[in-house]
Amino acid sequence: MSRRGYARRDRILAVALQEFAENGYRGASLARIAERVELSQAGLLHHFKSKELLLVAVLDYRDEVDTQRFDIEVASGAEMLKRMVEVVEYNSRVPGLVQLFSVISGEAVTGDHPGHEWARERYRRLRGWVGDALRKGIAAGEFRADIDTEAHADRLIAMMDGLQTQWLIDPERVDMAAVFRGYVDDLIAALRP
Amino acid sequence: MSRRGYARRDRILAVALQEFAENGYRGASLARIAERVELSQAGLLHHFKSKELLLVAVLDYRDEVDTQRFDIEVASGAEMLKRMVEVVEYNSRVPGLVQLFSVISGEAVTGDHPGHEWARERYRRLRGWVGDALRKGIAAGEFRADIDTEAHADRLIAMMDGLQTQWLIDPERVDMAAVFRGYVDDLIAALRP
DNA sequence: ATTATCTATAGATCTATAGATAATGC
DNA sequence: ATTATCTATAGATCTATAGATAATGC
Repeated sequence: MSRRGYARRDRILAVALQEFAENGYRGASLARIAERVELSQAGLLHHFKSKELLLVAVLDYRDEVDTQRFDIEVASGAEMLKRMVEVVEYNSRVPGLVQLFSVISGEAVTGDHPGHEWARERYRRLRGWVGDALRKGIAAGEFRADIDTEAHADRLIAMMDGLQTQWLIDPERVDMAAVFRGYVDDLIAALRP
Repeated sequence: MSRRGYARRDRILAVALQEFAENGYRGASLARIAERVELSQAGLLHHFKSKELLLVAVLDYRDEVDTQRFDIEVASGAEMLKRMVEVVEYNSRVPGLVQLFSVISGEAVTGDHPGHEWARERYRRLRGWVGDALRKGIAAGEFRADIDTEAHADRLIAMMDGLQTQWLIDPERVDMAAVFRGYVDDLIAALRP
């Protein structure tokens, strides 16, 4: 693909991300995305063959960017937990991105949703990362050996997601970063040997 | 309204609940609901003037039923926390109901969604109940006096919601009831004076 | 009389494709 | 040559309303 082609694709992905975040997959409209990219709808479908493929492309693109940002390899044990707090703090400054994941994850609980598979794999990956980091923490003597690492991984991710929903729906009332930080601080204290 | 009229309305609400749970508000179709109720689409709209009003009716109806089930007045302090565990255990037997709330809450993070207002008020109410119960627990000497009751209320609700999403997306991998119970058990221990 | 229901239809979407034309890259 | 773009359109929705007819409740 040409340089111009890539630039156009990127622009489409950026606009589609906003549209999906604002309206969900089902509420999003290819015509509206095309209009915002200043392209006809058929022109848009030249770059992505279908609405479904466009959604998947947006999700994969964001996953890639976020995975690099999150930089999981460096982290382990308490380090990882503190990285998660930083991620939540970062998220509280980018509501649009958070909304994309909340809306799509919400829709994707439906079996036939094009994001279902993506969401399942994403959660498995996240649970794996967090669980591994906790086990590394045990191996390093940072954490007690008798903790249920998988349950704690589930809980950390559930806490992030749940707070995001509350925050998006009522930003003035819920300080997700502070509340999450409190959870992690208490957890670190509880996990100490 | 006549007895038959009420029966019909109830039947519509039950079918609409399923349809909204399976497809979200945006993906739901009045034609499909009408078909399942064995009614023409116009006939359906005689009972509920618009799709939006139908969604709100479904949500209000469920709220009412759940509020009675939850029976908040009885509970206080650790009692309330144990009631929440029971609710999660009950929920793990009714995926359809859980899915309704997950899907609609997910969609409702969007400002213009007809469930937005409903979701905001619901979360405020829930946070109020849980926070009040925790404060009662302090007053009764069950819990330490220095805890942040509002943050704990946010967290308990976030944990429920977040685990629900993971469970709905990947039921075999996530045992939401057990993981939630573990959270509450640890919390009760941590809150003890 | 009122309530419930129907048919028919307006009017606005939607996604995706066919096929023509313009622009770009080797 | 290939890639990018357009117009036009098929074909399937969707919600909501108008207006007629049937059933029910007092």
